[in-house]
Amino acid sequence: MPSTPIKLIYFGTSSFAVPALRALAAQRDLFEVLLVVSQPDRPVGRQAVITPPPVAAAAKELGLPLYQPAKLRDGEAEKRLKPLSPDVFVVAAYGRILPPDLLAIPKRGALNLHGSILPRHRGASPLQSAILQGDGETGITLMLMDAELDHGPILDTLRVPLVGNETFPQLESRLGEAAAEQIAARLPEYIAGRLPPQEQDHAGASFTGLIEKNHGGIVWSRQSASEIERMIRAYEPWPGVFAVWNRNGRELRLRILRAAVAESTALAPGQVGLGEDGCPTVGTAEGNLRLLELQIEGKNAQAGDAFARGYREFIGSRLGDGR
RNA sequence: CGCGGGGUGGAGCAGCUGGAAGCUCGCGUGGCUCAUAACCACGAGGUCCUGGGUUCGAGUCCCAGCCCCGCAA
Repeated sequence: MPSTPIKLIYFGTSSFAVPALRALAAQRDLFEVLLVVSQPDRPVGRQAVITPPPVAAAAKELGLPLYQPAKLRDGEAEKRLKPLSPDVFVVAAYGRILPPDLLAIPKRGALNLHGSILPRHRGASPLQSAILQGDGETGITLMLMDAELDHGPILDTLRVPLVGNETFPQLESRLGEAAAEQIAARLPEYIAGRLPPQEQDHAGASFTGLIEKNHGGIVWSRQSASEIERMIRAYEPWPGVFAVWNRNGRELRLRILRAAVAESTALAPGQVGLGEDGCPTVGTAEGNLRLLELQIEGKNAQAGDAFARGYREFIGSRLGDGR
């Protein structure tokens, strides 16, 4: 047990990184959060209200000093962080690559909480990637950062089983909590020298990039029903999964919020039929998809059977690909 | 003033070239049936978002406002 608290600077942005910050801030005898670094406030919602990211909001609530630099490489950040002489950085879903001059600041290095079992799913969207790939388990890797992305030696891996019905927000919440437990338990061990770093198996690495809007567009002739079903869970709430319905000459954006892979029933890709439960069923490249909850642009989300009753011409129509 | 769609019985929608409020489902009652979420008959249930205006007459046209949602950011 160290006589003085571990001095750290916390880097984080999304809600995945909130529980870990709270856990560290809660134990003042063990940890001293010198500063929280988060991305700048951004416009959010229809009215584009400038809103702080979740970690920044949490930092304010906890009364911690907060720093939201627009740039990391202009020297300003280094000037701000170096004088604090931290023992470590703790980085979790910060959303930006830390340049080497910053990584050199903490005496005991920069620790990253990554939302996958490394070396699998290195990169920007590990949670979504685990859902998309249908992984049977995922987890949190605590690692030492080096110059390459999610490439440094591993300190600890925490495994979390997946059932196959997780949505991104659910997984984010679960893994966020797991990361909080992990960092609170392991950081003191690491400082005490009881957590030997282990080189990653670089040959087994896989990568996952930033998610873009168009990833949520369904291509009926190329994607299978189970693939689409996983997309729906991975891309909630953004960018969502969508197709196009041509209704009386108007192209409407159709968002699919919940779906299930259907038993049989052969339908052409994009062709809409009616399932036994009253929900619409669509053909894909492989298997059919039952639409359990959907939303047309300009309307609220609604149950699949209600949708089929209301828009009677939907059944029998042919859906276009999402763009 | 970013662009656009929408607010109609419990749910989802139609009606929008102004003239007695409708469809699918749900709900209630009765019937059929060994039985049923199935089928048949009957029935209850609506300030057509709010406030003005035009008109002999407005859910339907005009003006203002409130709320919901898609896009964009």
